[in-house]
This record gives sequence, C-alpha cells and structure tokens, in this order.
Amino acid sequence: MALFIGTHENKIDRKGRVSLPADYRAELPKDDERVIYIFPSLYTTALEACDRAQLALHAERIGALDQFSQEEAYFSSQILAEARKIGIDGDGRIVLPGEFIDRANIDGKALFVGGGQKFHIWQPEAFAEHRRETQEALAGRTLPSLTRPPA
Amino acid sequence: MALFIGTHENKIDRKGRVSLPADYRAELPKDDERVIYIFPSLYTTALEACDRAQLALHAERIGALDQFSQEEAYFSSQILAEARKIGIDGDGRIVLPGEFIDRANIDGKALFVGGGQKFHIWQPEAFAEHRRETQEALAGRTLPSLTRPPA
DNA sequence: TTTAAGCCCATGATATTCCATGACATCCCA
DNA sequence: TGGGATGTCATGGAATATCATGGGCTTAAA
Repeated sequence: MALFIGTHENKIDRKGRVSLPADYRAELPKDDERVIYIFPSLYTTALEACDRAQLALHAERIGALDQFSQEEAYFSSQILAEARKIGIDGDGRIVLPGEFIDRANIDGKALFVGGGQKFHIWQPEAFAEHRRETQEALAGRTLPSLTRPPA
Repeated sequence: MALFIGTHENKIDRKGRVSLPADYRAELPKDDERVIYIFPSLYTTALEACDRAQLALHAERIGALDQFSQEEAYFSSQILAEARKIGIDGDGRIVLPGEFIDRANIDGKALFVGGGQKFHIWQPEAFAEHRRETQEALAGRTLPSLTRPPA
C-alpha cells in the first residue's frame, strides 16, 4: 500500500515537466503500473493524485452508488471523467496538463503534499493559506477521533 | 509490534546524523521496511517517531474521517504532510532534517524517549522540563485500567 | 513547418554508503 | 574470580550514489 508523506516543492520547467518527489516514486509499484492518476480536488484549488489501486477503489465506490442517481452522476463526472493517467519518464518526472496547471493556479513551482494514500499538488502559497485556515480552526483542540480505531 | 522503551542521549554530528539507539533498531523489521517516520509532535516541542506500520495506521484513521472535513485537513496537514521517511544507514544512524532539529531546539544532543509504539526525540533539557511539569501536575495519580476495550 | 511529447545525457547539490576508531560491555577460560 | 579476548555500539571523516533540473535530439501529431 502506497504511503505518500512529507511535502516537496519542485520546479516546473518551460516544457511543463516536474520531478515527482523520489519518496513518492518509491511508493509506486516497480512494474508496468508506474503511473499516477490526477484530478482536480472537489473542495480546494489543489489537484489530487493517487496510484492506480486507489483510483480503482474510487471507481468501485462510485460504482456502488445507485445507478443513474444524481450522486453517481456527480462523482463520476467530477472524478472519473476528470482524472488523467500520467506517466513517469525515465528521470522520474511527470508532465502536468495545461488545464490542471491553470485550474490549480500553478506557476513555476508545484508543492507536493503527502496525504497517505493520496497526495495533493498545490500552488505553494495557496497551500500555505489553506493550512493557516485549518490550523486556526482546530489548533490545540484535542481530537479524540484519532484515538478510535477506524470504522 | 514495535515496543520502544527506555531513554538514550546521543550526539548529533554536524551533518545531522545520530545513532538510533540499538534497542530501538532491534524493534524494527529486518526487511526492506527498516525506516522510521518522524513528524513534529502536535502538543510539545518534541519530535514524534514510529515505524511504517504505525504511520500506516495513522493514515488509515485519518482516511476514515469525513473527506474534506476540517478535521481531515488538519490531521493530514499536521501529520501526513509534515512527516518524513527516514532511512537507517549501515551503521544504525538516521539523519535528522534541519527543519526538525530547529523545530525541536536540538543542539548537539538528542534524547530518545521510549513511548511504546512510538518514541519521542527531545532537546534534553526541554524533556527534563516537560517531565517536571507533568510530574507536578499528576504525581500520585493512579493509572486507570483499560475500562474500554483497547483498539 | 510548427507544436508537442518522449528520450537520453550532463551537471551541481545533496544525501547516502563505506571505512576507521575508541569506548564499553560481554564472554570465555584458566 | 580475575583479566584478557571478542563484539557491539556510537561517532568521525571521506568516497560514492542519488536527485532535481536543464538542455538537446528524435518522433509523432497538427
């Protein structure tokens, strides 16, 4: 199971290439599945990325919703229809499609933010702002949620 | 399951290298997962460390929170985004990233403090102070039994 | 021809690995 | 029960590998 952690700020060159952090690459399978899937986050300006296994899980969950329901249509169009399969070149780099770069307001530098099974790609300052907001809302509060085992 | 106990004070050289106490190393798996994960403690100036299995558990619990809730964003940004995967070299040492050294006010010596599944890395005097405080506050207190079933 | 995508190679900076040493602790055998 | 021999451990410095990044070259699509 992939575990993406830590943050890495990498440059995007004029061809749109960015190094996928080595830590993240190490979490991907060695074989032919050395790809990631990227789609716009549903609630922030960031991009969300995961490996094939995790995207398959998303697809499975969406598939389990009522067929033809609004929910199903919504998640399907927001995630499955938007996602793109991104290859990794011999030097460990990916190319971010222009639409994604625009969507995330990325310009020159991309911030990779680990989130366990997934990771996010942010415009660096946008993440700083997002982080400030969540921190203000919850700082210092003891949160019992993590002490309970997962459902 | 790893059990980190006891305290050890080791030197940090100018490259940020420190010997991971042999006791702790012995608790890690022999195979390819000979790494630890470190992140700043949420409530103290110390650093918190655990093995991969334990971090995967944290990730799982965070993943089980409502997606995109503030809680999820908070834990994800405070733990998963802050954590770093640290390898152990052939001589049993780890390298503490400079940001972590600063964050914990460590200077020359690091105190490893066992805490069961996890351990903490302190600036020695900061731990002494922390220990005094908690001792004053709770001296004589008895340890509650596990009335609830453990997770 | 232009544009875009994939490859291969070069390079400086950083991180990792390898080797050497001294301090203890443990072991072994008289 | 000594006390020497052997290992393990923490620590230091030097050699080596990895990583991010930039450029060019080749195909393939437009």
